[in-house]
Amino acid sequence: MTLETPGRRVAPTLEAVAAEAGVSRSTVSRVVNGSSHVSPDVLAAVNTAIDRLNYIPNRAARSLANRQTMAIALVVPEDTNRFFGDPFFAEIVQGITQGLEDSDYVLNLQLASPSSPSEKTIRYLLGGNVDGAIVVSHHSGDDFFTTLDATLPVVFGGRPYRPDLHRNNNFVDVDNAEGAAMGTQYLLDLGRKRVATIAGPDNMQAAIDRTEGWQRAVRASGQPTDLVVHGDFTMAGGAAAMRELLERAPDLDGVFVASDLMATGAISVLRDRGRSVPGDVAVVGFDDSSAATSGEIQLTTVHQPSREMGAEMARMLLALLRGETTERERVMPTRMVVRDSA
Amino acid sequence: MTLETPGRRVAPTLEAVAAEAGVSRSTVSRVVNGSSHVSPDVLAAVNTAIDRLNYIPNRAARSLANRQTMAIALVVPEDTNRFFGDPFFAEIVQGITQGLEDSDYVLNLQLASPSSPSEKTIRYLLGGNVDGAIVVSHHSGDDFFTTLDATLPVVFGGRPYRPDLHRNNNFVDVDNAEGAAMGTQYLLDLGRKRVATIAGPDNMQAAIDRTEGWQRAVRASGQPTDLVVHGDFTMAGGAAAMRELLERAPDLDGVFVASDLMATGAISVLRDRGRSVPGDVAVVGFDDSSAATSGEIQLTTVHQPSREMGAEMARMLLALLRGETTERERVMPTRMVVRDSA
DNA sequence: CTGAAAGCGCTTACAG
DNA sequence: CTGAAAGCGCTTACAG
Repeated sequence: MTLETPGRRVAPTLEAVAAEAGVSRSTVSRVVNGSSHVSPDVLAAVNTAIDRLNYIPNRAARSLANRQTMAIALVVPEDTNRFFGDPFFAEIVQGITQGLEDSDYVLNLQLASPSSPSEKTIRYLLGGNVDGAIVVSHHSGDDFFTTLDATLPVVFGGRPYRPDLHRNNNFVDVDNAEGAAMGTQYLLDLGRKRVATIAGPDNMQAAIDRTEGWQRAVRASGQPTDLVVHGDFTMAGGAAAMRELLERAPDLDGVFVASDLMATGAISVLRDRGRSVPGDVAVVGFDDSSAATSGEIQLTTVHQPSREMGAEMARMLLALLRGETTERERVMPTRMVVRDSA
Repeated sequence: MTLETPGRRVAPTLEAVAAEAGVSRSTVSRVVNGSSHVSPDVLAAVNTAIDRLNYIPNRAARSLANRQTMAIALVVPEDTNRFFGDPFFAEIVQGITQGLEDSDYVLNLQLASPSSPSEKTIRYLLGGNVDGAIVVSHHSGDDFFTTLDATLPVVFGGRPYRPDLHRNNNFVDVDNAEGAAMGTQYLLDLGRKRVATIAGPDNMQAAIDRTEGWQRAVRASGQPTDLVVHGDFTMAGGAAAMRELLERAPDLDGVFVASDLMATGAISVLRDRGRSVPGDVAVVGFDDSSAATSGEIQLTTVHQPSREMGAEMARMLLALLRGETTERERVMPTRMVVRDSA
């Protein structure tokens, strides 16, 4: 070992292992890749050499040769604050990680711009860095992501905004409209006479669907469907929306909120204004994320199985990567979780 | 375009661009890499071809040829809950992202096991997937990370537990002992007669340093230094530690908590037990993360510039990657932020 | 300024 | 079961 470069150890190559074991590179490659066509003694010799040299295959060379990166991207078109601020994402990530655990794939998180992806993101996704992608929190207007599945295997978290634009259309979702209707109906069954909603951004399909579910239930009850204010899925957004709602309808006595985090913000405004929850105003959230139970008052909410959804996205992508043409749309169930806010 | 494979578009190569532009692959490569030795007309022709074909260089081939991946890993040896639960990490990530913005490097997040890294993580880091790594929240006992810098350029968030084991030793930190002493002194100056601490895990250097700072200040004041209970840097951990502290010393009237998140948990226990904050018990946190201002009572805390620290780690790694032998240890300042809890 | 050629470290038919 | 050889898509001296 020369000391010429004060630098770092140079990684051993397949070639070195072959020399050490006294076999050809092909054979070493077979061993590394678990081919069965290797005699026991050669197998042992190669493994010894691998251990001795501490050999780890070079990913770039491997990828170039077999056109697989063994990496998948989790793309979330949200800024850091939104991503880290909403426990929903943590659960999705946990689910995906879990779904990938037994595979050889690693997960690379890419936070993208909420509006349209940066040049860097595009080059990353299209430059052969990953074998597939999971896109969560997709906003309409992101034409890039919409058409990405023509180039790369992609699974979306949430049904697409414009299904017609997709080449392939794989997603995991819940029936958001149904869930929202259920949450709203819960408020109506409580006898609430003026039920509003704090909706999500109207460029997200899940938000649109939840608003529609609220609307459906409210309309069926004979109440007016005018009380909708949009928030941005943050706590502050929920608070702002609540303020506007109170201004527009001081007499409201129930509100369905499209996410737990927004519900938390809404509740703090209600209490600041002297309204008791659920006494004066009953609040139902959506997600049943950890935000539902971390605030001052435990949220009654519509549960969606975020972790399982993440795991399912991973499984679906893995199946696509294996070339299987399995189920491509998976809609999971929601359910009411009754706690203290309604 | 044949319809034989129902598959996906195959990406155009350098070769294709060269053919399209009527030049050699070398020339296209030069254009792609921004070499100046290209005549204007050839440059234009190549760029046109690139646009027309929508060419994006294949990363694997590129990496293999020039031994650069243009990716760096952010390694956080914490489970998903800890990572997503503590806003401190969000701020670090924001800082790093910001520090990398103007570079061509992408950031790949790797959550590792808190104890020792998985085979997958090791292979990832050593298999040529990244050009360098930033390791945050390093625990002692992780010999792998400790010696990783012999193989890969690494910057640590926080000074090392065992500096002697490191080959290279690059880190960004604050003076944790100093900061903790300052926070504790603040409590003492308030006239608190029995000041405890909720410390972090004792396998983390930052936690050890903060405990030492508390101890130094408390000892100097003539109070006993027996009131230390360790938490795990989570809200629940802070709450549990507070319960134990109250049991051991019902008369305590001040507590320095090694993280804002733990402080939040501690305060909720105090209030549950009927102790007013800061009236009965004054609480000082550490971090000044968003956790300091999101609870029922705004935290008085020791501020550390998390975002700037992240940015600095990125800059330091970038410098290492450029081969610069710059400053390798950067200690940033802390300061008191006085709010309502003390 | 431009091109031919070698090489990066693997995998994978193809022979044997 | 094993090896020689071609090839994956780039970069980079080396000539010219």
